[in-house]
Amino acid sequence: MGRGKIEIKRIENSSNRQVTYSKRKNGILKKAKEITVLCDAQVSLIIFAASGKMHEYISPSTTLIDILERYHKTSGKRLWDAKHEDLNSEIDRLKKENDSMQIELRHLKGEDVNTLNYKELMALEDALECGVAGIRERQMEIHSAHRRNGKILEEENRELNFILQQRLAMEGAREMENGFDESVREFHSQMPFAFRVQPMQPNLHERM
Amino acid sequence: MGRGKIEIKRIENSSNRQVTYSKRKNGILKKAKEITVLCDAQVSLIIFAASGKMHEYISPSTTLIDILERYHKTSGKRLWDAKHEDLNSEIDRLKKENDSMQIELRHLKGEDVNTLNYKELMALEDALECGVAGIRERQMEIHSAHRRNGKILEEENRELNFILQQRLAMEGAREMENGFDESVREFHSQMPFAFRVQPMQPNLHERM
DNA sequence: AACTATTGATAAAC
DNA sequence: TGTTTATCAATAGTT
Repeated sequence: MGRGKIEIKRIENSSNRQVTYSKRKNGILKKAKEITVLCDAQVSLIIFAASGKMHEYISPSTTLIDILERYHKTSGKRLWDAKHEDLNSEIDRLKKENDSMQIELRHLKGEDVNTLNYKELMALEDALECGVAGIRERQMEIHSAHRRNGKILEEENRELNFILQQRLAMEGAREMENGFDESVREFHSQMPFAFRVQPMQPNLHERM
Repeated sequence: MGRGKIEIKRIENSSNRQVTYSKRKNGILKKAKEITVLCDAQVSLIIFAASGKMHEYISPSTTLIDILERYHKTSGKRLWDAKHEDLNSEIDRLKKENDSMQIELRHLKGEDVNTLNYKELMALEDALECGVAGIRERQMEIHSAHRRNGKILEEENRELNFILQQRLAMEGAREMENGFDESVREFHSQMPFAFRVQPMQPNLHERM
């Protein structure tokens, strides 16, 4: 049905293929609409071009879901049931994993231990002691970091106070010379002797 | 395209309608096959006649499920109803639960603790010590149960030995009177003084 | 995208 | 339902 008959095999010329696709796609969609109206049929037609573009026609008296349900009933072939089963088995797997972790957690917290035998209790005790050891180690780290941090702050304070005292002395001398306002010195003398400063290592107090 | 042109509206004559359905259905199926081959398209075509009879064509390079998945992705319209989404969200929920338990377990075992702050470490330590306490308590129980069990066995042994001695004495006396075979006494005297017996409480050693 | 020669689909009849 | 055939519709190749 055209200027010449064609073999029904893949059209190698890409642009011809695209054009033919477009024409025939419209043709099929039209046919689908026509059979729907002429014959009370219910049609679901979904076409994907090689490009990925999609076209569809669903008879207006129904829905795709409805058609798929009827398809399922009529053909017996399962469609989304397969997917559902996959999802369900995934859920089962996760639930089992969850349960065993739940039990392990309870055991580690000393709950429900009366269902365990002696050997299991020993292993559990070892695990807990290992855990406590890890925690203690980390606490030690934090402690020493704190101490280190405190020491650094003390040193900084000492240094800053030393500088401050020098400044005050210098300013006092200058004021004596020039008869300046005393407010500056007053302000300084009101400050606490060892005021806190921000640490120089901002990352040291990050997560403590 | 026939002996006369027809209007595209429902064919009222039932048998004409049926005949036209049959012919046009074949026509559409043929067109679907052709566009599949000619243009590398992927087609899903499902037709229900008014009678309920179904006909389908799915491009051989794919499956209906695959097409429906692509349909879902492309159009955004969901087909496999709420159940599917429910299952997916259930999976997400379980995965999250799993992850947090995984982390908690690792923490309780003293792993990855350097991501915790001091307060969290303290709480963890408390939990672990509570766990150890629970375990120790249970171990004590088992120990004392063992001891108790041992004591009961000892008592039983004592009692049984006492009875045995009485029996032996009685039998010895009877043999003296009647001049019986001595084998019975020999057999008894060969037995160890404190032979072990099964405990009277079968449930006591069940899970130890 | 529009044109048109030609093939293909099909309505009516059997 | 299958075949035939006259006719219309779809479309391949061209512009």
